[in-house]
Amino acid sequence: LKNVVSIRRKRRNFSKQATEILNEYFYSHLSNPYPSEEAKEELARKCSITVSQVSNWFGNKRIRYKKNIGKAQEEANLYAAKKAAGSSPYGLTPSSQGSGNIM
Amino acid sequence: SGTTRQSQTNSVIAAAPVPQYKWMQVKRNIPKPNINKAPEFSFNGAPQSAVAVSNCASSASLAAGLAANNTGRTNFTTKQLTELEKEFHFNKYLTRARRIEIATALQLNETQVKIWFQNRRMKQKKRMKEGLIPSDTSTPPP
DNA sequence: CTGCTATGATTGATCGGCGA
DNA sequence: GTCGCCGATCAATCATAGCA
Repeated sequence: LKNVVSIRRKRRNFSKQATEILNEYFYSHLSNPYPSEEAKEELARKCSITVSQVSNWFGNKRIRYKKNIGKAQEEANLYAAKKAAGSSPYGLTPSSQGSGNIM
Repeated sequence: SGTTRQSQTNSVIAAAPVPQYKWMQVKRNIPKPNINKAPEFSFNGAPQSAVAVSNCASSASLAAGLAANNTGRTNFTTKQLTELEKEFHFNKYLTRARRIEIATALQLNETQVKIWFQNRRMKQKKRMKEGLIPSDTSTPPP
């Protein structure tokens, strides 16, 4: 209700493939979904969006995942299956990964 | 539940293929104490200064009382934001003295003013990174 | 066209780390 | 020890996009 109806900001949802790339990263790093600055830059390039948008996406994703674990898990399984199905070539840097930390 | 009794729920949810990692249990501390209210309103006396240290359980009880606002997040008025913005253009950083003046004038805590300036600086830096637009008002991001 | 949910962005405030 | 700042993140909310 602030400076609303102005000539600006027509938010656009990200493309289907961009969301796909982001989700693949998120679920393949579910133990620590905090991409490093470098990883964010690479994701931004691949998705054709800005680094800030990548940060926003992960911020929203993490919070919303927590808010609805049940539903989110389904999506997690979906991506887990997808990953197992084939591709493994993920050149993105995870920032830090020790092992399957359960906590 | 109440207190962040986040016990080490070692959760090896064996059955579920999706375990609970620690980032999923991160809980920020008390949203915020906060005391004064909006200008020109002083309906409740609520002497309960208490501050209800360390979190407020379900808050249901408090929620009813203070309800609407106090969610831990302060809603700055347009006037306050305007003044803060004006000051920001004058100085990106505040001295202790100036901070007190502003806080008093705007009915805010020193901390709130301090935090506002920090966030404002980060915001400008962010805008600079991308938009490349040092200007301010009326130049959000196209 | 209406109602509702999904989603990107904004922002007051917190967390951990630094340096003075 | 304390205090302000930075960078990242959280958490709640805003406003719109998109779909039944």
